[in-house]
Amino acid sequence: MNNEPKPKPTPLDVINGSSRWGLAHGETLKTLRELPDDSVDALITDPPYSSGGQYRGDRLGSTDEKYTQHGFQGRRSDFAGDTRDQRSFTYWETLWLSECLRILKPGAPFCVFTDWRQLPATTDAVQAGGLVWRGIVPWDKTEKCRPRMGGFRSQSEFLVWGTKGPTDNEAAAAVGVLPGLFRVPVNHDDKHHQTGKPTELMRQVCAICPPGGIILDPFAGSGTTLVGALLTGRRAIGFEIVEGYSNTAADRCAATLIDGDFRTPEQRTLFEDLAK
Amino acid sequence: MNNEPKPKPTPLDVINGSSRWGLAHGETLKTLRELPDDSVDALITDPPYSSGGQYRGDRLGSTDEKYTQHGFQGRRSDFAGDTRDQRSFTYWETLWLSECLRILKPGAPFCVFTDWRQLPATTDAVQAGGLVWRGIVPWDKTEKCRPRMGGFRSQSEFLVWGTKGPTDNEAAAAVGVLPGLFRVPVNHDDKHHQTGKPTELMRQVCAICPPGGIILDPFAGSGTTLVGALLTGRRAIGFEIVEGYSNTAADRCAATLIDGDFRTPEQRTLFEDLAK
DNA sequence: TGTAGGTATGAATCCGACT
DNA sequence: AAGTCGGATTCATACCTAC
Repeated sequence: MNNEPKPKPTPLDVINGSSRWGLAHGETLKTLRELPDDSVDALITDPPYSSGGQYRGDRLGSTDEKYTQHGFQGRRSDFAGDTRDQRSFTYWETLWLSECLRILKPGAPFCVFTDWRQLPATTDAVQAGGLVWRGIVPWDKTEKCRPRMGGFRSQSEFLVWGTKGPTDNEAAAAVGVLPGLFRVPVNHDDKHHQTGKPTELMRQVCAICPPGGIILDPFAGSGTTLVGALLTGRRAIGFEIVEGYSNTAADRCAATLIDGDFRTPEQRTLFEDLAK
Repeated sequence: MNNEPKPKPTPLDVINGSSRWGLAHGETLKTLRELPDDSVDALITDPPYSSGGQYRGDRLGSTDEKYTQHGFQGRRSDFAGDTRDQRSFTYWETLWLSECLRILKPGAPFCVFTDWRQLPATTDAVQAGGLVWRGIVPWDKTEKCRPRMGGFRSQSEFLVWGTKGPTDNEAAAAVGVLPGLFRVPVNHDDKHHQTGKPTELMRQVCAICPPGGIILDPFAGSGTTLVGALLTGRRAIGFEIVEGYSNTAADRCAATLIDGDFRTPEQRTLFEDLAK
């Protein structure tokens, strides 16, 4: 995948029906303002957690040093927006969530990823932003994660979910009943971003959006949410501030529409077995 | 099991070494004050969540009607302390947690169960009480729970855990690395209390206490934490305000020391299979 | 093609040393 | 002296290399 800028479909192309996916490169709060009211069917996103680092100086460091174990060979690009302290993290989440509230259709669902440390801040921000909080879904990363002597492993991240106001019964019937826990291992080859989620996970989360609907991800990163949306027959709008990632996301979206399914035959078999 | 009062070992019997388990019947905040400083090795408890009712009237109703699915035949005793609103819930949790802080040995671990709705209040209370919050461990109840149209199942409860100050290295080495997620189905036969946890779950959680140590449960209910402690070679202190449950707990503790293992052969096989 | 053994890795954390 | 810095550490898993 190259990092040269090239023309890509925009978010408005998705809304007016001329493209199944669209990306914009820019600061989230600013780009969100350009979307019309009541225009998307679901919000699914994985914002920077601002979790690592005990001290201010740690947060200001490179995200690569912050989250990567000493001795890791392959460096990944740094990502932006991971330098907030706890108070401003909550404030900032409230800001973009209340903007998303405006953009979501009434009754539309939202899903926001967080880690254990920022979970209470995230549920506060969701409610302060005017959304209705309806649950927490753990993502079990399985046992491939750092151990901790004398304590429990940090083996899960969390999905905070809910809706814009009362649920839409018609949409709910189309969506059906979804699992209350995701068990998906992290796959190294599938990580296009330092904190990238597995494609299989996002594919499963995208089921919260009614089929054919538009999913919004204001922190698109390498575009895994958008890929998951396209793989499950939804449309997707993404924003990403780092141009390199925005280009990666565009390449992956384009490739998904050609290949139809990114997974190797082995992965496909594995996840079909797990689903039983 | 009968509900007649009879002499049972007390919490102080455990601390002075004359019994492996002890129970006191009384209001938690009051009974906690009778325990000496720095005297127990772990706190493991499942307080009333005060989560069920959205409105004040719901909270004032019988707990049996609130938590029992329509049509369930066997009524259980109502339990106490489940009528708080959100603010006073946090305040009350802070009160008993700060009393537990005094009683725990330095570096000792704590585990407090909560549901998704009270999770942020619980992490606030833990930290307000002076404890160090170190993580969230999901308990996956597996699929035996109410489905929800158009949304994710509510399939997990959560364990908020941490320590009293910095960890004790010696204790941590004795404990080793513990799993970051519990996957234990709810077993109806194993429920001696309306919100009772599976014995197998509590057995696994008790591993956070160094072998031979004393585990405190200020909301003992039917005594599953105490049974788990005894089954894994720990000692246990419990408080319970409802006398009927306190007697059930005493009977179960006594039976555990005789039988050694409460589980049916089928349950034993099931969990040995799951452990593979 | 299969098996066995070695190594890299992970949305960290801890602790002592230094400024 | 509180704030910073840097090195060591934990183990299940996936992947690679060697036989």
